[in-house]
Amino acid sequence: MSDRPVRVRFAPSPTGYLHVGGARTALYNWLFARHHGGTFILRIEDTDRTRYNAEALEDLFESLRWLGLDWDEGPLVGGDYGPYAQSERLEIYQHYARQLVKEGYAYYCYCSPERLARIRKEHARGQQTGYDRHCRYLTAKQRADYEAQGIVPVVRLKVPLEGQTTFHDVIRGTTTVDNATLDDLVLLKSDGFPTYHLANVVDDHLMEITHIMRGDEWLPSVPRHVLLYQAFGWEIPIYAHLPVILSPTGKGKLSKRHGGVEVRYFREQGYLPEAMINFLARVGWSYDDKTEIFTREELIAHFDLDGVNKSPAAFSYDKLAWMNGVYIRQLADDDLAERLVPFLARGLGLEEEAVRRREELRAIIPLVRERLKTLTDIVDLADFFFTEEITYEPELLIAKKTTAADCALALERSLALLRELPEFSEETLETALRSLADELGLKAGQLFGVIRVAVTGKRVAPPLFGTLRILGRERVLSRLAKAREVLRPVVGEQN
RNA sequence: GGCGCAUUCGUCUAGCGGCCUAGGACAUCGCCCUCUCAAGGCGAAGAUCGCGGGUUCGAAUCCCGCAUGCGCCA
Repeated sequence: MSDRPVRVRFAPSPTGYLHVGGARTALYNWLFARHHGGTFILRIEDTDRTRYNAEALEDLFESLRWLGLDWDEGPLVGGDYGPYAQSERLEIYQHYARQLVKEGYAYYCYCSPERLARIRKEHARGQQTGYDRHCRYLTAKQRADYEAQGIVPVVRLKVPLEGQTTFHDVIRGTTTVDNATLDDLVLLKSDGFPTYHLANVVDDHLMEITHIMRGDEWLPSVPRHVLLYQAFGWEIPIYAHLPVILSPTGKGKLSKRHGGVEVRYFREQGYLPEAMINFLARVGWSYDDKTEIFTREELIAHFDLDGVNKSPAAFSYDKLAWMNGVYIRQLADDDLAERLVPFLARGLGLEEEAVRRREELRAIIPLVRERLKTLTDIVDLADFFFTEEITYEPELLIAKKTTAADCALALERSLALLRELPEFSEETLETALRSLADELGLKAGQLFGVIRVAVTGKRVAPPLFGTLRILGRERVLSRLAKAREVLRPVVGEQN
């Protein structure tokens, strides 16, 4: 259809924080561009002034950057087809709207909002839809009268009254609609701002966009756009409408009720951008019958439109969490450590630099890596390495099928044993504590559990001997001593 | 209400007329490993391919209806 170099765009309206659905659309465009050695353009559709939100724009840039979706043309980077914000292109749309009027493809409409509302209400009862084309047939004199009244008109497209409009979508196939079902859509509003339809078509043409990949909520407006392209005499780009993303149950659209839906949420929750990319790519696209994990390079190599599904896909937080764990496990020690810093700092109320300077940071990585699904998990899992004060319920110290006195004794003996242990290595610790358990008539697991709680404050924690080694003798002894104190009143009660 | 789109295990999907007694992944369950929790290994359960008609020697795969869900417009 077109052998021009691939140029695709992601064209969001900055009305809110970037949603994973939008991110997936951006990703597919980006992957497609990279796969075909084309150009990825970012365009800001900010002509709806009432919904414009500067914070959203900043979030968009940050989120795309975080995901690693760099744009070749657009805001911040420029390009030969700018400006890339529609609010800066108003004269362009006005020019093209006028051109269509001049050539007889569009007309000025002076109808008042009240009249339009009335028509809408009448039509709601009948089967007729849309504008009644009143102004399409105005005489020169009638127009002059309206002008004299100072009414600023909108510009509407003269949709053909009969015939059909057919368009092709790479993902959905060919669709035909009767022109009679289409109304004369507004192209330019009376305040001089374009509608989505005009701005979109004009920009896609001027920016030489070859493929339009976007959410399928736009599918119904394609016939109107095709009519516009035809009126202008422009080449129609290749369409690819992406299926919507559904809630985890597959019922209804993904919304905030189901959990976070914004890219920044996942970032804050400790998801890795590489996991996010992989996961998002797989929501609605597949390569073969077995591959789940793709590096960015593999995605670029394999991604193409023929692998994109037509049916809506549910967003599985479970699968994302699993995939994030896979990526965390693949990270090099230093890399993981550095990524954990902000989460640890925030969770513990420390400065990032302070966390970064702690030698435990690097040391604990092998102990925690396969226990993390998200980076935030580190706080619950390993906070005790970084804080001096650890708190827990005394009852946690009492192992199953033992008494407070048993455990107090176990702590006492552990304390004595570890104080004298010649070497604080995992092997010596384990050997010594196992034989202590024997002496005390406890199962190894029972003794280890008591020590674990004493030293970490939790029943679920990283492997014990590595933990003891990293904490070091001093901290271990003081925590054991403290645990013994904690247990003292409990023992008293039981006697 | 009109127009459009979709429909394979709970979920993501493979499948493009015979290889399907429908494959993989997440989640679930069991076993193994094991100091807790994970990770890992092994295994189980889970889909009459939305329903009804065709076409064909043969259909998840092609055609037609219906149903349901979703989207857009109103």
